[in-house]
Amino acid sequence: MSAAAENPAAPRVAVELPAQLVPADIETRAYERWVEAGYFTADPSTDRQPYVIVIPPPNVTGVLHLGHAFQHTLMDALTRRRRMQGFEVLWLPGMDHAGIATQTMVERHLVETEGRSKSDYTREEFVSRVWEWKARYGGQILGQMRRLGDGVDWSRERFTMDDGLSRAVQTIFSQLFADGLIFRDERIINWCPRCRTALSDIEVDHHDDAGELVSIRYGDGDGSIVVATTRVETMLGDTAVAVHPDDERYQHLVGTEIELPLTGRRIPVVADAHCDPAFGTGAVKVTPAHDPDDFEIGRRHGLPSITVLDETAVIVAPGPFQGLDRFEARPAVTAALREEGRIVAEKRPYLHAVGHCGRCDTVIEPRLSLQWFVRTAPLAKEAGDAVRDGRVAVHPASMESRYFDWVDNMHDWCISRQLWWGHRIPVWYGPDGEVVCVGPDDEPPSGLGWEQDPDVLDTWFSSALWPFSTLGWPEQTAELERFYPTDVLLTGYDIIFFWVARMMMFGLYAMDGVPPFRTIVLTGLVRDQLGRKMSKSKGNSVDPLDWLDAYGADALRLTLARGANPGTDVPIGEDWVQGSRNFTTKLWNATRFALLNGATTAQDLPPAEALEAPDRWILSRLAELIDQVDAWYEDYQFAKIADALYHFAWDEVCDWYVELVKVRLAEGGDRAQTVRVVLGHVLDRLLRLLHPMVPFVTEELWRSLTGGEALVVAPWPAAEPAWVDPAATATVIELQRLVTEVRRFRSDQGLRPAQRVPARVRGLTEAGIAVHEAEIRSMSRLDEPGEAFTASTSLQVGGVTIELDLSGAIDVAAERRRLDKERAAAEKELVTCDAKLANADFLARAPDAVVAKITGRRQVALDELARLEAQLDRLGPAVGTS
RNA sequence: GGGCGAUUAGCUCAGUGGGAGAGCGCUUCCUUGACACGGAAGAGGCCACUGGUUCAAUCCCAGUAUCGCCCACCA
Repeated sequence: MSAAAENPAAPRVAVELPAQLVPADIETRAYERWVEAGYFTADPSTDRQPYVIVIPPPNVTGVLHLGHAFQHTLMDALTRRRRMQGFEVLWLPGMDHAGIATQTMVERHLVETEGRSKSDYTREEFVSRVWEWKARYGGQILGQMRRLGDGVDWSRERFTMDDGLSRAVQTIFSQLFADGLIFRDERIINWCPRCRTALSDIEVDHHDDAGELVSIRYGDGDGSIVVATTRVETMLGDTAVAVHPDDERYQHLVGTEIELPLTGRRIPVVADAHCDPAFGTGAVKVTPAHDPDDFEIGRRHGLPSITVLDETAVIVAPGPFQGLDRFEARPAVTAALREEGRIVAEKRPYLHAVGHCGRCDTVIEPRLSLQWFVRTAPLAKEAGDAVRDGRVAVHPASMESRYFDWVDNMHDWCISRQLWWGHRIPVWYGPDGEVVCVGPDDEPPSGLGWEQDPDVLDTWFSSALWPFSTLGWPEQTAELERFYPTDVLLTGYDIIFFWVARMMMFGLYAMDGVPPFRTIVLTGLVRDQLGRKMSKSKGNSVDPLDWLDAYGADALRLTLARGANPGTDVPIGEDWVQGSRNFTTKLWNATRFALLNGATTAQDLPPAEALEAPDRWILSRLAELIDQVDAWYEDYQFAKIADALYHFAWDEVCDWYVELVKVRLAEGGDRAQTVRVVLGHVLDRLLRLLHPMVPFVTEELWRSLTGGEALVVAPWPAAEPAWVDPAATATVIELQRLVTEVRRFRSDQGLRPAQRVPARVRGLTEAGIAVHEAEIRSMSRLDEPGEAFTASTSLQVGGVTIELDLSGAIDVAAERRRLDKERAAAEKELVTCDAKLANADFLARAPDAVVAKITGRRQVALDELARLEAQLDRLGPAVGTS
């Protein structure tokens, strides 16, 4: 017979909440409702304080990966909390046109679908094909962001190639040009022979490759000199040999000319301080057209530059090697030199740093080329100062050094790219060598012989404008006025240089010294369960959509949030997502239990005097939790927030509070009604606190619990310092000790959980917890002592004695082992404390509070020993029972 | 070559100048009326090594070892 049937005062309430949580059933519906209600739409005309985050725009070619899911979860949590706090929140979404990546993908697509390569199209045709591709296949990630629950303002979605953003690009280009901060120059740049475009320095990755170091004799007899090189094939373009000015070995040769083998050309020997006399022979071959150092040497000594490799890295120097690829030419030239007896030494393999294209990994070819550059020195100085003087905060602060290292040592930024997809450089060249930069409102020059620069800008050039170009700049829009600067820029530490520093430079420049964001929050990278980098080739990469399907968005988000320790990488594995899914199920079931038992938020919380200790305890814990969560949000400690909420919900609410109140709920009447109100209140606040990280399940549960319209816009829980209640906390800790001790005893004795044991409990009144006897009995499954009660053993917990009737033998040996173990621990503790207290230095120098604490610990250990001794005595000999 | 960081339970990671923690995994018992995606009780760690500072070091300092990351124009 059920308790409900026995007691009409405790009705089982019919609720609409399904018995099972099925994420797919609630997520899409909830998201559509949020968007339709306009909760995510920012309004610049309100009086509310704004809170703004612009999303790091994913590539238009991109699909959602775990890194996005991770960062989006954190940004969504930040903005959802601010929205609940009453801010006017703008989380602005959008995409990046991703020059090289997109052009490459569409080229491949056209080969597959039309069988034509890029060169079969005119530039205009090709670009319009890219736009078609974008319309059909681009932006898959946007739909995936909805599945994740991203509360972005879709009405303000932007694309870096939109008219408005393109106008911003053209505007800032002309301004920088006018200020002399953009210029054109012939320099050695990083050239990718496969992508056939220039790259900036940071788009080049260096790693050690096995190459060769070959020493070659130039010239003959006394006038000869030996140079060492890893690039034998470029010797065809040598225009000098350089030695250090103080190098005595070569003093006599400086100023002379020697013959360059294989070419018959005569080249000078020059003295240049760049040479390191200690490396190799101390003499360097100088190839100004194919090496940045050599280029500088060439400039200093007025040497000519001879280009020997074309844009595909094929030899163009006339002669037997013409037409060979650089890697074919290298052994061929070496062989020819060897035949002439000019190879003095060869070291193979020779491990040295080689630059590779960051996108396609092709070995970079340094190449003399006429390109556009941003003069970064003055801009970078400002970008550094903004952080140095505290206008912009970096979280975690340990990442600052990485930022400073970069901005304080920044090279000029090569911004022109030999591509078709991107913002075309707004510069026109006239028939007589005129160079005209065309602003957004200018008419381009027309007439015979005028042509626009064919190149486009580095993708990151437009990304660098993102925090203000998306708000309407250069127009003075209401959005720009209201939402700039943004509050937080949250992104991975791996793009500090590509993106963060450049946004700082351009933001400060374009917006009159106002930095684009107040705080930079840097996250780590998502890794696999063993902390390894995820990669397709390693087979350990994960499609987040699979987990979204299997476990729901909430589970994935909670897992990522729980791993989000500031600035550190985040390992993630399927087991952990399962664990988070288990948590959402737990939350669902707990709320379902509460609803079945009539939990309500319709009534105000009774005053503290009207509550019982467990009620005051859980409210006290809730008050502490709210404080902690708020403090941690200010410090971007997502992992701590998630962990605290997880344990509060599971350990304290589910495992203790709900179990403690079952007795009162079954009893019915006023006591039950109090529980319904407290439980309703606690769950309501818990769901609100969890919502930013776990939006879907909390929304569904909260609406069932409260009947409210939408948790998305429910007020964030207020701090409740008045609820903090040490006395109630002490009482519940006492109850927990009692119950745990009995459970421990039962477990050690092999009693099945369902087996109820008659017991007599003494000392509750003295301990001040007599009113909770029913809860103690319920949770430790102890029955009232009957007529035939015989105490066969007893347990001592604090001042409370629990006598148990096990009507038969208990395992005295097991219990003795247990008690001996505890006694040993207590004795060890006593020794530790005594040792400290016997130390005169300790007593003299340690703070009073520490001494008092140790004294207290000593007393606890003494009490514990007494308790254990008594229990061991009562246990009797290890044979049977009394 | 320079700089930074790490080393804590089987795995992945928190943490603190004064009593070693979490998740997952593991062991035992249990379909008890929200939940087996669950409940209860457990096992498991000279906090990398060596010195130093301190009344007290897993924590601060120095060095060593190992690992990782970033930067770098030594041909």
